Amino acid sequence: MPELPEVETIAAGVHARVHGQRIARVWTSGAPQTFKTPEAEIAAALAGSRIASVRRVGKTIVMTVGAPSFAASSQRVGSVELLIHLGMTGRLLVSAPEIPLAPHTHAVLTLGDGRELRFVDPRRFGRLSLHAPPPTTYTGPGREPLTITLDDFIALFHPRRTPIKAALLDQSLLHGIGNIYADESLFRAAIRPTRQSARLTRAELARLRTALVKVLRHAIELGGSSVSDYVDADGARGFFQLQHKVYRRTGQPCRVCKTPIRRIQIAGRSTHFCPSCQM
DNA sequence: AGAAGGACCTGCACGC
DNA sequence: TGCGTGCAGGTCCTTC
Repeated sequence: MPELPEVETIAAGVHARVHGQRIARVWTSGAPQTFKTPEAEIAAALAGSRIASVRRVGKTIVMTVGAPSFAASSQRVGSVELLIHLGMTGRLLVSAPEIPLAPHTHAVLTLGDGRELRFVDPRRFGRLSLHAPPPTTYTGPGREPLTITLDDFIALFHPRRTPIKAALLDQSLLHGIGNIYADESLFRAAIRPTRQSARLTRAELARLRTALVKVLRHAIELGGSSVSDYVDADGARGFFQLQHKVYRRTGQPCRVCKTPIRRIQIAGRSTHFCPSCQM
């Protein structure tokens, strides 16, 4: 489900609510594909230790857990990183214990003060795993789109012969970008998603990087995009979907030139663009 | 090596 | 009402 801005919103929200808390108990559902690391190992690593921090790396939420004396540093021996990937429909919620478990709840961490951190995932594309080996910190498959320099950005995309849309979705290049923000940033950079990455000029790649950073930052400010069931740590919805210029606007007039937005398939994903604004 | 296509899941909106 | 179809924010594996 969520892309960088949604994961950022969720990670920050969860961090604010649970950091410093001790994990009293761990419950897991037994759904086999949800747990990349065996559930018993995850439970053993988490139970009794303290949550030092929750942050985002790409589309992954990284929860650093350590013995109390190490809580201030995620790098110290004795700490463990729990990786939470939300897949398409995963949610991470901080709930009072008396609120009934939602259907498709796959993990519950009971905190020292009684609240519960719950992982809910109807479609089960989400994954929980421990990052090994600590104390090495998890850095993700690709580069961070919010901090990459222009030269590095060009070095990453210039050799690619795939359509630029497909390259943007490739998590081993930049991580964190998904279908919404790929389409939205290409529209804002006025680049057609079918263009071959290798044939984009330096000026176009510079425009794309600027558009990407702008779109992601703006979306983070608005709490992400709520297309169907995305919600943050409190269950509140984001508002960036109101800013979408092309995503899921097939047939509707372009907000700039009134040409109907077109939808095509690239890399198996539906892709939305304005045939007049994007060259 | 790199790219396309299907698989993995459930739920919702739509048309008949 | 109920059924079938198509669609969904992601990744991973196989095939070509």
